[in-house]
Order: sequence, then C-alpha cells, then structure tokens
Amino acid sequence: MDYNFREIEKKWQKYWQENDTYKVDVDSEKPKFYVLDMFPYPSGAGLHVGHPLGYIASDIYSRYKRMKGFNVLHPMGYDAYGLPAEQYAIQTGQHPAITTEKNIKRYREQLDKIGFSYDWSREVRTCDPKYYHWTQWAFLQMFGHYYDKATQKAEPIEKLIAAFEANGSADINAAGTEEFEFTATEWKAMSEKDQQNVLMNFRMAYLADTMVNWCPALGTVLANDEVKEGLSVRGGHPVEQKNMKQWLLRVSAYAPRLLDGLDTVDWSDSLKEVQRNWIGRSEGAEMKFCVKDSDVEMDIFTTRADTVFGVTFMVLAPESELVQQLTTSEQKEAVDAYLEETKKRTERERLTEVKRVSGVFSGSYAVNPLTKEEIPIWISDYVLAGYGTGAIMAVPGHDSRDFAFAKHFNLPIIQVVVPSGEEATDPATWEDSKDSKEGVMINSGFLNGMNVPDAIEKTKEYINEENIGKVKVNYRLRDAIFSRQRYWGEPFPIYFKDGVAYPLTEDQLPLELPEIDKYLPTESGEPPLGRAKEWKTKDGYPLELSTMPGFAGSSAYYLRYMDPKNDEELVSEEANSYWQDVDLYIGGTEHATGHLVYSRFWNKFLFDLKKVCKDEPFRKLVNQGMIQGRSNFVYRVKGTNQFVSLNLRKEYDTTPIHVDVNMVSNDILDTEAFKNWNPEYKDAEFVLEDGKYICGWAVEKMSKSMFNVVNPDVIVEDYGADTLRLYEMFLGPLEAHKPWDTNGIDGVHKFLRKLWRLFYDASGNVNVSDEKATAEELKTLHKTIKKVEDDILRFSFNTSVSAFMICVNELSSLKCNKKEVLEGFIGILAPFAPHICEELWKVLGNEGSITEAEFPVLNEDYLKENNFTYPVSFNGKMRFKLELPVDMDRAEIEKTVLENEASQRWLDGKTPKKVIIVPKKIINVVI
RNA sequence: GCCCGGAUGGUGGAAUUGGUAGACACGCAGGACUUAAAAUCCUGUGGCCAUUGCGGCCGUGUGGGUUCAAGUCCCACUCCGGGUACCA
Repeated sequence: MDYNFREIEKKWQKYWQENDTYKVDVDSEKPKFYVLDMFPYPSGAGLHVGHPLGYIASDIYSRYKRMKGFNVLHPMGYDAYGLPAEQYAIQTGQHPAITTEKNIKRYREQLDKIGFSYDWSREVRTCDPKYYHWTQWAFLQMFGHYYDKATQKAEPIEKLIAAFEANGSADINAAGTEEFEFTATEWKAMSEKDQQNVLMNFRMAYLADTMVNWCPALGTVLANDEVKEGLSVRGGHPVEQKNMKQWLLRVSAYAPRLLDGLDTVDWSDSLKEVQRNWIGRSEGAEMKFCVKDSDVEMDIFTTRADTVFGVTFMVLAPESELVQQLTTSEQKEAVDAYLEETKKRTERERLTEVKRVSGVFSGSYAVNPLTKEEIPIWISDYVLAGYGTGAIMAVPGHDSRDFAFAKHFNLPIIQVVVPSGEEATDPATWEDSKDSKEGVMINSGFLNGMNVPDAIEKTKEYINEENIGKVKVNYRLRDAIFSRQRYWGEPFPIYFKDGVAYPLTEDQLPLELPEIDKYLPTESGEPPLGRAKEWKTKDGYPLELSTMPGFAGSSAYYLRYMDPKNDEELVSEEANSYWQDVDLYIGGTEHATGHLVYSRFWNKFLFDLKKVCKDEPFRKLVNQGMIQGRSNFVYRVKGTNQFVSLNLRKEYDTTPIHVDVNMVSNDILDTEAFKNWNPEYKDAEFVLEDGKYICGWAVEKMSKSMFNVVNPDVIVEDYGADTLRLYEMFLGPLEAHKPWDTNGIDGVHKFLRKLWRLFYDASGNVNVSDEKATAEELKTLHKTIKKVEDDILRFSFNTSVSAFMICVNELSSLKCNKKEVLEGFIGILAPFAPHICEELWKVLGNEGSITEAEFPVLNEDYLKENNFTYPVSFNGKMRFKLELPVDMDRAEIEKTVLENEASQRWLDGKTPKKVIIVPKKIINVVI
C-alpha cells in the first residue's frame, strides 16, 4: 500500500473528533500545561501559509507535553471584532456579524485540515454576548476602582469616597489625572455632579479630553495609520486634531509594576527591551520657571538638570494650556497661525519629520531659577503635550533637537559640558550638539568642574533645598484610549444622567450591541450607535454611543479559555487555580507594545481584585517570524504578447509582470495555466530556455496584489497536512522572518514516503520484524530521540526535521524494519506529523491513539562511544583527522599526534611551541 | 531620528558554551532501473588553482582588533527587515 495521505488524514481527523481526543478538563491527578496561540482576526481572505507557522509550533509543543504526561490546555478562538468587517458592512450593507460568522467558518475548515490538537469545546469569540459580558464586567470593575499608590494596587472607589468624607483630599495618594485640594466639609458641600467629576479623575476607567485625528467629512475619528499628510487615506479628506471626550484606561498607574514584572517572565531579551522602552522610566527633576512680569509658573521635566546653566530658551507644546496665557498681544496673530498649522499635523508626522523645524515666539520671557537670566518662551510642535508637563527647558548645546531649533531661529547656544577628551570650543562652529553624559561642567556656577553624574545629583539637591522643584520619576507609558466611534465593538455598560456617566448594574450585563440601519456616523456627527432605536436605559437615560477598541476583547481571553462556559463569572476560582497562567504563548512581535502591555495591565488589575491568582499572565513567550511572500515574474517584450524566459530577457526590452505563484513550480511556469489565467494572455507566446519558461522572483510582502499568496489548503490537498506541518518548520528558525518558497517541499514529502517504505515491502505488504534491534540501529534511534527532544525544548523545530531525515536515511541504509526501532521513531515524530504516525502506530498493532502513548525515553547507554575522531589543526587550520580512544590521557594524545606521519609533514622538523588538546573537541598544534 | 532584529554556496538553512564552516533539503549535473515516463536508487555539487595522484590557496556583508583557535567575542561601518508615542 502506498502512502495515501488524503485518506489517512481524513480518517484520523474524524477519529480525533469522534473520540474527543483533545478535550481537557481540570484533573488534579496530572500537572497542567497551558499552551496558547494569539487568536486570529478572521479576515475575509482566509488563512494564508503565514498564519499556521506559530500554530504548528505550539501544536508540536502541546502534543509533546501531553506525551510527557501533562494535562495540556490548548484552545483556540477568534478576535472577531474589527474594522475590516465594519468597512465591508459600510460598503455592502451586509451585517458584520454575518460576514464574521462566514469568515470564522472558513477559518475553522482551514484549521481543521492541518490537524491541530485544539480543544474546540473551549472556543471563544469576542463578539459573542456570552463572551463580551465579561469584557463589559471588567470595564465596570475598572470604572469602580482607583489605583492607590500607597498600597500599590487597585482599590474600590468607595474607599476613596470614605477618605474624602473623613479628611477631604488630604490623605489621598491616588493615581489621578489632575490634582485636587479640598476639605471634608467642602467635599460634602459639593453637588452630585461635582463629586462625580472629582471621582472621574481617579477611576481606573475614566472619561477625559484627548486629542484625536478628527475627519469632519467622514464624521469620524481616524487612527494614525488612516491619515497621510493631513488627509484621510480613505477619500482624501482633511483631518484635524480635535479635543474630544474619550474613555481611557489608567494603564500608566501600573507602569512601575509592568516594568518590574518583566524581570519575572521568560521572554526574549529584545522583547523585554521593547517593553521597557515603551514603559520608559526616566528619573529626573520637575522644575518651576517663573515668567517675567506675570504670576504664571511653568513646570518643566528634565533628566538633565545638570545642564540648567545652558538653558537659553523655553519651549511649550502647542496644546499646552499655558500657550494662551503666555502669548502677548503682539505675537497673538503669529501664534494663532502656528497653532492652526500644527492642528493639521498628526502626532505620527510630528514624530517622523525630524528635520522640519517649526515654531513661534510667544512674546513672553521666563526666568532661569538658577542664573536668574531672562530667556524667551517659544512654542513648537517638537514638544508633545502628552509627555511630562508639555513644556521643556531647551539646552541647545547638549540636546540635538534643541540645537536644531536654536540654529534655525538663531537663538544662543552655550556649552556647559566638555565631553571627556575634548576642549571647550565655540558652539557657533558646531555641526551638532554634544549630548554626551560623560564630561566636565563649565559655565555652570557652583557646578563647574564636576562630572555629569555628580552635577545631576548636586542640582537635584539644590532644587530640593531651594524649593524650586522636586525629584521625579516619569514614565512615557500613556493611558490607553478606550473608546472608538465605531459600530462593530463591545458597547459600554454606561448611561448618562445630567451629563454624568453612571454604570449599569452587573445584572444588566451583557448590554447587547443594537441593530442599526447603516454602519455610518449620524448626520450630526455622532457614532453609529446614535442610529440605534431605544438606545437608552429603561428609565430613559441615554446609553454611551462609543464602542470598545479591539484590544478590549483580547485582553483577558486567555482567562476565559480556562472556564469558557461559566455564566456566573469570568473564570471560576477552581479553574483559575488549576490552570493558573499561560506556560507558553506563541505569537507575532507586532503585539509587543499593544496587546502584551494591555493584557498584562488587565491581568494585574484582576489580580488586585483577587479574581486571578497570577500577577503575570504569560510565563514564556515565543515570537514566530513573519512569512513573507515570494513573488514570481514573467518578462513581457515591450509592446508585444511575447514572454521571455528569465535568462534570455537581456536580449530583449522587457517589462516584468507579477504572475500568480500558484501557476509556478520550482520557478518553472505552467504556460497553459498562464494562458488561461487572464484573457489578455490567451494568445501569449513564449521564448523558452531548455524547453522551459523560467520565472524571476523577489521577496515581498504576502498580498493579493502581488499574486504571491499561498493558501494552506492548496498545500494540504497536494502534499497533505503532515508535509505542510513539517515543511513550515523545516523552512527555518521559528523566530526568523523568511519567505514562503514551495521549492523545497518535495524533500519533506519524500521523507514521509521513505518513512512509509520502512514499514512496507515493495509489493505493499506490511513488513515489520519483531527481532531484537542491533546496537547500531538503537544508536541511530536514541541519538535522534536526544536531538529531537533537545530541539523541542529550545523551539528549534527546523533542526529536528533534519534529524528525522537523517534518522530515516540511516535506517533505510541499515534496511531496518524492527518494530522496536520504528515504534520509537514514530513516537518522537508524532507531535510533528500526527496523522501518519497514528496510522503507522496502528500498523504496528497498537490500539487507540498515539497521543496517549508515552514519549520515547532516551537511553544514553546506546550512545556510548569508545573512540573520538579528532580534527587535528596546525596553527588553527584543520589538516587531518585522527581517531583516538576517549579515555586516552593528554600526554599520550600529544605523543600519538606528534608521532603521526601526517604531523611530521606539517611540523617540517620544527618543535611545536604548544599543543592544545580539548578532550572530545579538537587538537591544535601551534608551531 | 530613536528602538529591536538580521546578513553564511545557485536557494532555504546547519554549526546549541569561541573548537572540523556549509549538516539536512531544494536545485543542478551525470548514472542505474524502464520500451518510455513517473516513482525509486547511486554519484558529484562553495570559489579559484591543480587534477596523474597527494592536494593547495581563498572563503560566513565591509574594515580593524582580541585569541592557540572567530560565522560566533570587541570596535567602527554598509545594506536589508520590523516597530515607533521627537519622551527632553
């Protein structure tokens, strides 16, 4: 019988489904292991071969762990809310729920064909009311809590109210947007509305004014991605910066804990580094600068307090509240014009266009608190309102952006730090600022002669003593904007009474997404939910019109998988205390700063509420690389319908044209398929080389427009799921970005057929022997067990595939058909290629599924070697090999080597200076 | 600009802790089997020189350095990919 992968794969997929092979439950008898994939957004295009890369890796690991005796939780679901479905709905009127359902069905079919070991009974969908019930619930908890900096955790808002009633704001140490001061009496005298406004300032989920990209023509808010050069990508309408009330999550309150938690998780150093940079802790000083002829004070934050003698001007962010107060009447016109100009630029543009220097003088002067000098206050968009205090002291001598600004506007530059190994020079001659943190202070009064770190310390002390500021730790992590003016997302369980936001009670959850007539904003510019009929509480109060963003549903899905059908709570204590946290999380790096920060925040919040038992949700995290597309080209002779093969094209004047990679095999074009591809090419003529049309190629993004999208079902149809699984792993290291190239897939498929032939004879009959295996056969098997297990544990699946190939090649050469060896081999291969191994497991006479078998145990005894073949080098160059007993001592090795005939040739009569012997590694003779 | 990756044959890649560079596979070339094809098997395959044999020299993006020994460590640079919130 031949290796009939189509039949085998269908048969075992059916078996697994009928026998609930992958269903898991809490089982206190077994240790748990939780393997999670980042769940996909079910797009209309279906899965391409890039998606399963991480899923295959995690599946191999899950199956391995299961064979090692663990109770493995390995679930899958869908991140089902998202813009594409809504965009499609706007264009076609088709309800996003319908397209989403359709896409999910297609995804499921594709996933099922690859043979994953998911427990589908635990599937979650973020758009299912039974699921988003708990997203809304978590939001209500955030609304009802604040962050207490004293206890370093979330506390009920009632605790804050009690404190206000007892002592006013006096004892409060809570994370808030603004600072308040009031007495208990004043608090009690406040109106309900004023009290609620104060509380809003402290809630973990709160409403506040934020700058957004507002597109008046589309009546909607746009993401940075959707804006290019001040115009909307869709439609090309003008976009402006607009202040709007939005819900935010106080992620910044958790910045210190999000930073510290990174030390406890097993993630790559680069990923941790990216998160650390994102959280961005910086120690510095907040300083007060008085404004001349005014009682206005400017607070600025700086990490380089030591350079305060080099300050020659101040800069305000255009959005700063101080701008209006500090603009003089003479400058008003110029400032207004500038503000109007910056309104058109998105934050992204302000960030990338570093070389474009712009700004305007406010007309006011500040007084340097140390030198008492008067310095001009400018306004420029290189200072952002959202970070620090929205105002800076500019030190053009030692900050490159300040330097560029000073040069552009002809402002003075003073050198206050002389970098180590340099002399003081005239700043007028400089090409750039001297940002170094090493050097000696000059022109700096009492700091003169100190090195930079000492000067920073000294200045901080001085600032404290003189009461002109305070030492402060600043984080760049911002609160997350949590509302979207969209339809296809979770509704907020919030209603408004007299303009004040109030929460729905928990028994009113889930608040279901209403039906609307069109998926567009209302005529008056309200979000789509403004179209919903009866979108109000039963008492007639209007409900919130925004919906939640994509990351709402994905922030706690890993908890829901633990107990997906629970209608009473997000996750039961029993399920949570058994499954605890994700042991292995596999997904793309693109989530390094978004999802992975938000879900850690979300988890820590729930941890504070004692709803979950672990402070960090993802113990180990592996990033799979992106699979890029490999495009193919044909070369059309200009002005004709003639196509020239790759290596002949230089003789013609040609245009390269993308051709669908599915019509190309090993870069050879199926010319008939090409003719039928497009009516335009029906009469195409070909100039062939060696009777073939060879295509050119390039690595590009995998996309429809490049015709380089490869669909996994096509590969499964042609080669089988086991081949696809092995080939995706064989392609290269899991973490590396690599192009998809079907050219090598035959090798992997051939390997499986070769394996099959170890079990069957030439006439197709099972031919397996019960004889005792030879030492050589056992050595081959056990060296493979060792290598593969080692590789699985370090996620080096590409090298395990070659180890499998080497093993089968060796067993084929040995003509080994011993059951003992073959059974061991399919045991280690089963996590990678489960279908063929299930079948062969049965061929060997076993009952049931190989997933229940134990992973083969390594026996080191079979690997013992008496001799080692040493590479012998002379001056580091390998010259010949010499087999020596492993127990030979150094002196004897040296003697044997030097006496060797080949050595005599290389020594050429000289005495070696040194002989380096590394046992079981190398011998190097230094002459 | 800043942050994080990466660069090894014609191609994907291997070399896990500084110790035989190119495992494994694709492709290519030659051969066996076959009426033929497919399938399968065997041999060769980094470059240059020599090829009568032993072989020799060069070689992991570029230029330096450390070391008995460097793809691997250090310094400087080039190019490519990804992220990005000018974070003072």
